[in-house]
Amino acid sequence: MDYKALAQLLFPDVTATAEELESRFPKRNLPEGACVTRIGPSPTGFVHLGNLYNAIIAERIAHQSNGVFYLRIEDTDNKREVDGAVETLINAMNYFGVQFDEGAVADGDNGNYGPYRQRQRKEIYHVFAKQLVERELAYPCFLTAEEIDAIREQQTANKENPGIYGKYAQKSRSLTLDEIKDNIAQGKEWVLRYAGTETDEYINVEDAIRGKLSMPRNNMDFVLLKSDGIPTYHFAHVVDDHLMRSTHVIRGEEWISSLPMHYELFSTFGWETPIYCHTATLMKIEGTGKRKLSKRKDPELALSYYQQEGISPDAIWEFLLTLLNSNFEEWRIANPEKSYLEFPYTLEKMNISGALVDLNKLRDISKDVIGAMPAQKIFDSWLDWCKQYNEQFASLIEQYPERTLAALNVGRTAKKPRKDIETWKQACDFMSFYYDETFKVFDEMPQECDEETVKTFFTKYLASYNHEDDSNAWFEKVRAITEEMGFALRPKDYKNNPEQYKGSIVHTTNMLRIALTGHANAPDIWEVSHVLGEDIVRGRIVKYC
RNA sequence: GGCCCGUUGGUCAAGUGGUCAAGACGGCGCCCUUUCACGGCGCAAUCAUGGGUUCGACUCCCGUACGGGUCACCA
Repeated sequence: MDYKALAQLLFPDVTATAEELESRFPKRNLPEGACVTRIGPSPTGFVHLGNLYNAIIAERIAHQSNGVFYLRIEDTDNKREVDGAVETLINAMNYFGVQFDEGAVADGDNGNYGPYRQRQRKEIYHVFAKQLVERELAYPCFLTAEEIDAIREQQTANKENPGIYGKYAQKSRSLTLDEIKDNIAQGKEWVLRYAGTETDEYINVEDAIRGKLSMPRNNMDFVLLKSDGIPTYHFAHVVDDHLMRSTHVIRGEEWISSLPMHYELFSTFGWETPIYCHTATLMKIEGTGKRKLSKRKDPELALSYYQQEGISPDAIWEFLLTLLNSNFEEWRIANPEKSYLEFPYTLEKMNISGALVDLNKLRDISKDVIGAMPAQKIFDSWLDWCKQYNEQFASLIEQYPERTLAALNVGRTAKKPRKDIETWKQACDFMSFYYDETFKVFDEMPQECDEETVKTFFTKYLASYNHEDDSNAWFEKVRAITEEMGFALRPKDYKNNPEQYKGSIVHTTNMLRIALTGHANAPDIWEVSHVLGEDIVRGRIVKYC
């Protein structure tokens, strides 16, 4: 067989050579130790937590080493592609604060190693495919889906490994040049297969996260090019990461089993393999066990979920970082003021078993993150979120900016600031009492206070109320009314001698809280009153008189 | 089924032959307190399992169980 002729027959349009491509995409000129990483998502329209998880690792590795982090769109499967998915993806990454140095952008490419969409790299893959054919390491295969199914059935029956390899590849591999010409002339579809070798060798690959991985060497005649001429993931990954000069490949552990194919390709091309970093799959608890997060059952898998809930990107980063690097939490405690970007991230500290996504923990982290933000930042971020997800609050915030800002600072000026806000969505509930438009009374007046007591209390309160009073003066008045009405000034006194009192100061102050905020559990009454302003305070109290 | 990866409290986990087996979230209790939060203190709770190796094993080796991944012209 004349393989040069075969290569020419299969790839008549290829004129470029591998050498030309090598010089068109030269080794990057980067400082010693700089890492080049990427994420390679498929544009399916669904961006999930795992995408972000891997993106954060790749971003950290690159930027901590003054390297390059880029975005490559792996769109080789046109069946799965969804319109606008690339933009969705870029927006999501942007929202969560992942910055790319180069790669695909909404309307094209940014960088010298493109194109960054695999479908647009067809000619590049063909150069290497042609070379493989010339070297007798790839061949066209005309097997139909039915024939392949039949082979698989036979293999299953014989308890053999499924796939096209060894004797099962013989039929396609022994086609003559004329037969191939005929088939093509007849319009038969073909795929390009790698010519694997039968072997019982093992390969050893050093994974930066997992250490040594040992696997049987590839013996499969796996598909390089699909019948539309577009490469499979395996071929595209090897060509792209070589030509784009990636130093580290960060991807999910589901790829470990195809590592032998990738290793095989890197070896036959004589290219240096990148450092593989296979990350653990995110899990979820269900019943008594763990299971993989599922797109169908778990809304929290979608990144859009966190956007809709209004969980700040900072909180997501902190949360993911705690999952990613076991020493992050300790570092955070030791360095409460620093940005998480200053945390020295290392692959060695990564956990190799699947982490459970614990929404409780996320909420806790979120509370801390928001608690540490200056009020103005909370104001801005919350407003941004509301503009997209809660119009009513967006307009309230814009209508009462000063009150809102003051409200966000309630109880936060002390050394031990309150942490009332977990998410922007929840902030709308929590903050609703600050606006008459959304104010609602949720809690009942305390049992200890009948209608008459409530009325008397508020009447006295209003009569003595002076908005100019400072916190101490104000509280003295409350105490005076409390005592006057037969309520204990110290909760313990009432607890110990319930028959001597109508209740305690807990109950009188709770009446105030309920009248002013709608809840028995609320921030400091005096502070709240001064955020609301005298008119609103009097207005809410007078209703009970 | 073959191949591969994994398994420390409810969860995230530190730990690399000698530790009373860190810490965080959650739970519970106490303290602080005009409520709630915040904060402080404390408690309960873990090395999947069976064999080795060793003076000594969470740590090293082998088996078992369990969980996960993969076996496409999907990534």
